[in-house]
Amino acid sequence: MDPLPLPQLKRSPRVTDPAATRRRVVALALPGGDPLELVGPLEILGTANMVLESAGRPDLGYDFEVAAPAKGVILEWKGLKLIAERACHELRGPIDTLIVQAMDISAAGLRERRMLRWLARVAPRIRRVASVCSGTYVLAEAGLLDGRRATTHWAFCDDFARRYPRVRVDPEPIFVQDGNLYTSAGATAGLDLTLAFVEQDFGREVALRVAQYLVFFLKRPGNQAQFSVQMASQLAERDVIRDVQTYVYENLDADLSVLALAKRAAMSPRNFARVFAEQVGVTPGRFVEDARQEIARERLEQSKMTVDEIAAACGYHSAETMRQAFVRSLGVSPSEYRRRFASAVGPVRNGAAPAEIDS
DNA sequence: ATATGGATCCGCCAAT
DNA sequence: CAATTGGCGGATCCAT
Repeated sequence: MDPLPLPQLKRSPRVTDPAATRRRVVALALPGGDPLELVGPLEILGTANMVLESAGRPDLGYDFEVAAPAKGVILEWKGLKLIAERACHELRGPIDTLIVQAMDISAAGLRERRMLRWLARVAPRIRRVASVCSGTYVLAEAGLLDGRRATTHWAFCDDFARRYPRVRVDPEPIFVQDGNLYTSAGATAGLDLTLAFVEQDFGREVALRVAQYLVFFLKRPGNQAQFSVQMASQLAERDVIRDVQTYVYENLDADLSVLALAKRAAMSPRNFARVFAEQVGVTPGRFVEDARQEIARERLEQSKMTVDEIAAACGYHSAETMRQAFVRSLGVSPSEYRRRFASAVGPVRNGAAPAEIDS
C-alpha cells in the first residue's frame, strides 16, 4: 500500500512561460556544506515533479542535477560520503536555475578560481541564480553581487559586509531578490526560496501541495520549528483569510465555527469556506482543529497545566472531546502523550502509521 | 461501544 | 462572456 498519498491538485497547474515547461536546475555543491542544505531544495523539486505528474502533467517540472567545483568528494558526514560526478565547467547547454549551496567559508571553496570564473561567465545567461546561506559568499566572490542587495545567514552578515563592502547586505529578510539573483538566509530559507521558485513556475497551488507533503515529514511532536513551518506553508495570499488564520491562533477558545469565521471575513459561509480551502489548502474546520491540537500538544509538552485546563484553553468543550481528537490523529490520549513525551528521546510515534491520513 | 442530532464539506446551479 | 460569490441539498464527520 502507498503510505503517503500525494496531495492532489484541484486545478490544472499554471505555467508562466509555455516555451520552457520543463526546467533545468543545477545545484552547485560546495565543500563543507550540510547534507540537509544540500538535499533539501532538491527534494522540493522532486516533490514538485511528483505533484505535477499525479496531476497528469509529467511534461512539467524540473530536470535537476548536482555539480561541484571539481569531481570528487564534496562531503564526508558521519560515515556518509558524497561524491560529485560532474564538475560545473563540464556542464553544457542552457541552465534555467542555478542554486549555489552552503559551504564552509573557511575552506578552500572560495579560492576555486576556475569555478568562480565559470560562475561569472554563465550567470548572466541564467534566469535565476540563487544562493543558500553561506553560498552567498561564492556569488560575492565571483563579483556578481557588486552594487546589489543580498542576504546571508545572520551569523555571517557582519563578516560578509566587511569582506564585500560593495554588496548591500540586509540581515532581515529570509531571502532577497535583485534582478536574476536570489540570496537566502539559513538552511530552511533555502527550502523557502526553492518553494518560491516552484510557485513562480507552476503556481501557488503546486507549491502549496509540495509544502504540505514535506511538512508531513517535518511534523514531529515537540518540534518548536513546527509552528512556523506549518503556518508559513499555509499562509494565504489574501489579507482577509490571513487575518482569520491569525485570529484562530490567537483565540483558540472563541467560537471558531465556519459561520463565525465567515462573519469575520465578511463573506457568506459557503464562499468563505471555499476561498479558505482554496487559499490555505485545508478546510476551515480542519485548520481550526489542527491549530487547537498543535497548541494543546505544546502545552502538554512544555507546561504543567492539567489536561482539563489545556482543553479549555484550546477551545475544546471538554477534556473528553480533546481526548477523542488526540486518539483520532495521534493514536494516544493527551495524558499518554504527555507521559511519553516526558520520557521520549526521539519522536513519540516513531514508525507508527500516521492516523490523520484519510484512507 | 453505539446512536443521534448538529456541524461541516462539497458538488451543483443561480446571481452578480 | 468569464470569474467570483451565494444558496441549497445530500453525504459525511464529529460531539454528546
